[in-house]
Amino acid sequence: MTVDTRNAFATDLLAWFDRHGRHDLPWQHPRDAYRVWLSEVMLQQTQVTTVIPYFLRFVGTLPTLRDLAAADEDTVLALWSGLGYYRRARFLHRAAQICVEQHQGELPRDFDALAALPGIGRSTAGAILAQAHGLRFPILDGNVKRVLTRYHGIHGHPGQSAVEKVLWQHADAHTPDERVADYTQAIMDLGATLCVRSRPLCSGCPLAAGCVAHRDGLTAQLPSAKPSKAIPTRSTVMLVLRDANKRVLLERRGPQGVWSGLWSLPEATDHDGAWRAAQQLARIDDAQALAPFIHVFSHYRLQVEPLLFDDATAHRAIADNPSLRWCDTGEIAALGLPAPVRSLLQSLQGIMQ
DNA sequence: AAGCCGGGGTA
DNA sequence: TACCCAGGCTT
Repeated sequence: MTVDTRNAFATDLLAWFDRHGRHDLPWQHPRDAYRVWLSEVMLQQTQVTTVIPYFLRFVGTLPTLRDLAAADEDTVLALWSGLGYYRRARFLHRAAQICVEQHQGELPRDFDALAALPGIGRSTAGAILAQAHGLRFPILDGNVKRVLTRYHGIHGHPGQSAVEKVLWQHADAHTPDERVADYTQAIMDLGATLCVRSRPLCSGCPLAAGCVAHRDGLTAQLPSAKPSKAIPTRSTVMLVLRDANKRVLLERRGPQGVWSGLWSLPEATDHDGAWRAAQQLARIDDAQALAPFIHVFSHYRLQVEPLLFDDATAHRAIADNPSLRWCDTGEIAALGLPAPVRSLLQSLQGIMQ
């Protein structure tokens, strides 16, 4: 008996992949371990179309693992700026340095050693070994979870540990011995192009004949939605201190909390605090309230009230503080800033020149 | 097990 | 508006 007849799931999927899969993604040509790793990390909770320009810019600046390991963190964060989940960039950077120090400058091919690196969990380690080296390891990302919950008719939110455990078992059972790299790409492509979240295109699906959700008309119910809960709204005042040369005072955020390590604006909890903070930082005489906006995170809303202090005169004391710096437009462009802060500063520049 | 961590796309 | 997305780490 051949492998093919025992595993119709993989056989049918691979036949579909040869004709309809994605074969021209940037990290597929060339497909080395460094590029696969970088793409997998960028793609964590982030869609392909978003990642592609970041990936191209990143490998254009840092083409090899050793280049990444030798880069300074500000460069890495600037390349990541706007992509979100910035801890991924720091883990990537640290993992590259570990590879140089402990693995001869290459990603380890051993699963446990690979998964021990920061930012590489079970699924990402499996994806790297399967795609870069053709080794038989399952993956379980959002695409695979969607395909498998439908194919096997599995109810319950996939983020729930009991459901996830079952999904890993199915993922492993379906993974073939041959063509593992193509299979891994194939099941993700199926999830990304046919077995999509809403209105899946079952008529073109190579797995429809064995799919429980398709048979029972449950494709709209699976995968089960996450139980919803109300999210809180927090508020902050962002200080835009601008000197006579139109340079803006940026502050590097601390190691904890959102946007950690990124360059952002000084903040205060309210307007009184903002005045006190501004007077600590510079000589200022008046403030102008800018248009407030709300930035939405997955776990809370952040209401931002920007306050503009123009013609500020820097206190000499802050020149010695490495986490504070006055930046012109060019310097801002080269730093890692949270997307809404970058957007705020750009709109300010556009309106007030 | 649940919370935390971004930003963009979509219905 | 609410949810989801090529998840992993921390508590």
